[in-house]
Amino acid sequence: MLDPDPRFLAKLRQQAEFTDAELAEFLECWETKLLRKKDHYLRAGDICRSTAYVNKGCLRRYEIGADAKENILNFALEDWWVGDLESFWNQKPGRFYIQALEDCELLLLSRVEFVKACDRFPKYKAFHDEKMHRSYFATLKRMTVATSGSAEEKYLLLAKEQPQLFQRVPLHYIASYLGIEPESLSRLRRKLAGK
Amino acid sequence: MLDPDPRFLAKLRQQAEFTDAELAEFLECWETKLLRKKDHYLRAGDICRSTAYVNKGCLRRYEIGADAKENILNFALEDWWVGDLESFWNQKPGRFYIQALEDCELLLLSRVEFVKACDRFPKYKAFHDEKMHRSYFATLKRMTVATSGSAEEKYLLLAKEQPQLFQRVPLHYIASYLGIEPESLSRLRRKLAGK
DNA sequence: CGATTCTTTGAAAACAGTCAATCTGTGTGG
DNA sequence: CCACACAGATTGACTGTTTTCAAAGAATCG
Repeated sequence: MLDPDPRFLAKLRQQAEFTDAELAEFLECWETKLLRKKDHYLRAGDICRSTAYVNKGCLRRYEIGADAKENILNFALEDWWVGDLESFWNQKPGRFYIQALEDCELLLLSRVEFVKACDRFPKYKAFHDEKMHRSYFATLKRMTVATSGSAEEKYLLLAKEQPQLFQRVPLHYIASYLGIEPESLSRLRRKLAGK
Repeated sequence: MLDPDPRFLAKLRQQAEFTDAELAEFLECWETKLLRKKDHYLRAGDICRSTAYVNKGCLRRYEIGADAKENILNFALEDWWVGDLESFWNQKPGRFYIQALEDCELLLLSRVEFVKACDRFPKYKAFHDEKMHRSYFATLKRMTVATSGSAEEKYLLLAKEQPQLFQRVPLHYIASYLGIEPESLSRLRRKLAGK
């Protein structure tokens, strides 16, 4: 029933040091969730009740600012984790939306099972903590790019680090991620193409 | 010798649930470090070897971007913690500079003592983890403001949340923090004053 | 006081945002 | 299979903001 990406299993085996037996037991607690394109996995005000792995598909995480504009924080492709860590942690309403940009298949571990698993498999808790730290450090890095660099620098960095995105995500979403208007992105791309 | 701010002790007593006896033992591991104005506590490339509490003074954390410009991420006043959590965690060279903007007194717990303390006082480890989480969530929130808001919004928010800063930090540092040039901040302030 | 550091001002240039129109490709229903 | 609607991308003209460069005032410190 559950059909995880090989990378999912590899991570649990290597980073969380699961044996095959433990892995089999652990996987029982997960479930599959299918999302149609444009469906939301999470909305502002929701409490994030599971930790989710992107088995197939592509999603965007965004929030809606005071000016009612959508502001994309990141995209998630296969082998990424999605969710609102703060809301998942506190079990309080969050402020993010997470929406499928394609038909998606997520693997979910509910909060209840998560707590049990942390207890049953301390290595998994360590694995999750480590993920949280990495996520923190990545956010810090992204923040420095977002605040210091020009739109052009940010665009080139994204093109270098996640070229796959351009094959799958409409450009106006990329513009939102970069913090500029679609028109500006269009002009920027024309300028760069002319080089 | 160590002369901690009352808030430092209160935090350890309340949040880390130290008893007076434990506290006395724990404080033995800390040391005081004095910084003169403009001294650096940390530089890019350094490995962050202690966790530090600002007992007195004011510091800025910044990095130097590809364009050789200084980019201030945050200021730290009394009762804040400073350091490069990522570098402290990995014990690898970091990319941040932390500089005293006034004569400062820091309370330091070295990495070695930190590890021992986490072992000896599990509550302290939980306290530190919790601090890290809050720091993560705060960074996420700040990122939202930094990427979506206008310079004016960011300025007003800072003026509301940390008015003390304006009494102690030169405006061109505040401009750097807001991601604008000192000239722009000057003009912005004139505009706002005229209202 | 003299030197440095910080802040302000002005004018020009670069840049991104807005509005409106057009162009493109995709997919749906007749 | 075509016509049409629709979402996405581009373009132009215009506006507004921010940067840049250069210079001149404050303020502070030794």
